[in-house]
Amino acid sequence: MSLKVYNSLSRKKEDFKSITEGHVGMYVCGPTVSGESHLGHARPYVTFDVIHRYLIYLNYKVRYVRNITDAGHFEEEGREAEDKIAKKALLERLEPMELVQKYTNLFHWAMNEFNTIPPSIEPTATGHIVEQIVMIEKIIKAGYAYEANGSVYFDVEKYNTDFSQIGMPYGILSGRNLEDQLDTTRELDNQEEKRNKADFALWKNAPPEHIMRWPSPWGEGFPGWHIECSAMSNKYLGEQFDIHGGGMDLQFPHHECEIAQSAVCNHKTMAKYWIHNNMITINGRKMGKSYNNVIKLSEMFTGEHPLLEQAYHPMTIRFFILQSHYRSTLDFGNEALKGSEKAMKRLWEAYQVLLKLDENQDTQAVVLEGEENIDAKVNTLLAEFDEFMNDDFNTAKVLASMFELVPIINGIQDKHIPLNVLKTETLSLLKHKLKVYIEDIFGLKQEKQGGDKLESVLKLLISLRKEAKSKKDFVTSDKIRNELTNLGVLLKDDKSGETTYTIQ
RNA sequence: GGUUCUGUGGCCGAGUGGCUAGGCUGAGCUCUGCAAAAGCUCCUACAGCGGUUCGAAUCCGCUCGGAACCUCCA
Repeated sequence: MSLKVYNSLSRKKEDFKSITEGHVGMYVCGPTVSGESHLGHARPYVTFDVIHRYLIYLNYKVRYVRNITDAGHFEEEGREAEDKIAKKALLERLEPMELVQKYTNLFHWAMNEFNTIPPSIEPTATGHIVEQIVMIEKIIKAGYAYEANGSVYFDVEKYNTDFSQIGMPYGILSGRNLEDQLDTTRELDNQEEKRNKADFALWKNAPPEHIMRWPSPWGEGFPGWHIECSAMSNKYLGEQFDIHGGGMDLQFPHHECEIAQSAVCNHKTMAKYWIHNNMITINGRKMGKSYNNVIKLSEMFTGEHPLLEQAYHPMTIRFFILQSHYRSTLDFGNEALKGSEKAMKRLWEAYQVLLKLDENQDTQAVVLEGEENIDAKVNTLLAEFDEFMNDDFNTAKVLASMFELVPIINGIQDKHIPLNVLKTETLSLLKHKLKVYIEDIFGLKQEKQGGDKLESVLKLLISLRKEAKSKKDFVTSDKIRNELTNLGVLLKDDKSGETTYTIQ
C-alpha cells in the first residue's frame, strides 16, 4: 500500500506521487518571530516533523524548507502600552533585528526540545527582499498588480477573471468565491489605496516612523506577508514542488494569496499537495494571541502558568500531539496532558524492556494454549504501522497498535508469556520496527538522566536494600525505598527479583 | 451574514455502513513482606429527532450545541 495524503486543494485523500522520483520538496510556513512561540505553534512543527521523518523512512530525499517571518510591522509582546512613551526614545526600543533574533533563538530552542529535525533550509524574509521585489515586478509587468502611494497591491479581481478560465480561480484552496468575499470583507484601515477590498499588499510604503524599511522601485518600504513564501519557495524548491504545509488558519488568505502570486509568475499551482494541520484548542477555543489564551512553550516546560497544574516535558507534548490525527482539533487540558505523560512513560518503559529481551534465551518453555497466535498477532500489528501511516499519517492508530504490543512485551518480561511464543524473526522485527517508529519516525526520546555516577550510586543503594530484604530487615529496605521516592527515584521490584529504577 | 468543519464513555481521542480502537482515570483480582510496577477482568459512548438500509456512531434530512476562516495568526 502506498502513501495517501489528504490534499486540502482537492479535499480528498490522494495517492502521493512526488514530482521527481525519489525526491520530495516540502515547504512549511514557519513562525512570525515577533513573539514567543506558544503551545499552538507546537502542532504544525511536530506534525510536519513526523511527515518529514516518515518521508525519509520511505526513502525519499527530502528538501524541507521552513521560513522565518522576520519582516513586517512588529510589536514585541506586551510592549504596545510602553510604545507611546518610548516613541521618542528610539534607543530604548529593541532594535528590530534584535527582537527577531531573540525570538528566533527561542523558537529554535523549543524546536530542539521537541526533538524536531531542523529544516534543510530556513530562509528569512529579510534575507530575501531582493527576490520578493523581483517577483513583485514580475507581477506588475504581467498586469496583476498596481502601485498606489508607494505601496503595491495585487489585483485580485483581474486575477480571478483571467485565471478562472484555466481552472485556478481565486479561492481555489479555501473554497470561497470572490463575490462572497467582496460583500463580507470587513472595513479596514488604509483601504482607500486599494482598487478592491479583496486586494492584498505585495509591498507596503513605510511611514517615517517605521523602523524596518528597504529601498525598492516604489520607494522605501517593506514586503507584504504573503509574497515571502511565494518568493522563497520558488527560489529553493522551484516553480512547482510537492508539499506545502501549514496551519489551517493560514489557508485563507495566506496560502490563497501565495497560490495567486505564484500562478501569475509561473502559470501553475505552486504545490501539488497542500497539507494543513488543525488547531490546538483550549476550552474548545483556538489558542491564539487575539483570544488571550496562549500558554507559551517555555511556560509549558516549567509549569508556570495559571492554567497549568504542573510542568510538561516536551516529549509529553510531542506524544500528546501524536495521539490525535493532525487534521482534528486537539483540546488542551491538564488531565489530557497528564494522561499523555503516563502513556508515554508506559510505552517507553515497555520499549526499554523489549530491547533487553534476549532472542537466544530458553527455547524450551511450553507454549500454552491460546498463546500460539501471539506471534501472528504481533506480526499483524507491526505490519499495520506502515498501513496506518500511509493512510494520511495516522499516528494515533499506530500508537494504539503499539499499546496492544505493550502487554505482550511486559507479559514476556513477567514470564506470563514465554519468550519463544515469538519466532526469532518476529522478535527482531518487533525490536527493529519499534525502534524505527518510536525513535526515528515519531521522534520520541528520553534522556538518560543522572549519568553514570548516579547510576552506580543507585546500584549500590539497590544492592544494600536487597541485602536488607534478604535478612527481612524491612525497616531498612523500606527506608531506602521511601527516601528515594521522596527524591523522585522510583524503585520497582520485578518478578525475577531484580530491581530497576526510574527518575521522575 | 458568507464559507467550511465538528459534536464519541469521567477526561483526551481513533474509527466512518456490520469486526474490542487506544491512552488516562475509576473498581476488582493476581503477583508482592508491604508498596510500586506489571498482568488479567470490568464499568461508563457514539448530541437529539426522523429517514435510507437486512444492518448506522458511520450515509441523508431537520433541530440543538461547539469551532475555524472571512483581520494578524500555526
